[in-house]
Amino acid sequence: MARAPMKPKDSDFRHTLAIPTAEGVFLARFSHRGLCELSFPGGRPPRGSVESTAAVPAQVRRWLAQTAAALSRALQGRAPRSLPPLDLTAGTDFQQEVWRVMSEIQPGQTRSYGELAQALRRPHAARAVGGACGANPIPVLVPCHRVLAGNRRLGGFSGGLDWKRRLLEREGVRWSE
DNA sequence: CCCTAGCGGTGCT
DNA sequence: AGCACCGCTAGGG
Repeated sequence: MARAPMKPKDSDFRHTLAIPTAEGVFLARFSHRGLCELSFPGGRPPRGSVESTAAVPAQVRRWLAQTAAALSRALQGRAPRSLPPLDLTAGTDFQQEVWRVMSEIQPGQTRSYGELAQALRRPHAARAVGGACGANPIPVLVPCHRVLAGNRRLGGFSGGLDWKRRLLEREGVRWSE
């Protein structure tokens, strides 16, 4: 499936900012549409150098504050009160569909890769769903950690399985080792 | 537990 | 167009 082609506009921009949390420093990247990437502390950082909040448009500062608040809640295993606008347009059509249905999984709930595939009317695409989960640019807030293997085992996690365990534990989710 | 076959999207040639 | 990856699954030792 082809990448969604997008012609750059004059209003396009990208800003990368740091979000200190109790778990370490996350990096958030914003486009003119909203939050487009989030990286774990010590994880692979988004492209672009980290800027200071002062150097950034007011709109982006507001999104940053929303992101920080949402992240703080999510790291406690609670649902964010609100989210910044999410810019998921970098994904393929299929990936965006996966991320959308994944976003509906509430804290404490899980789905299997196969169940998501069924929800997308592609009952045999479980493996492809796994691929889309791995490509999720906004982990934690787009809760790919709530997707487990069909046998109730953890499955994978691109940010490292330790994070997946931590996030699930905070939400009271149990899995089989 | 292991192994196998079948599966679908993606990215690279 | 072809091909080799994969955060998968169901079925069978």
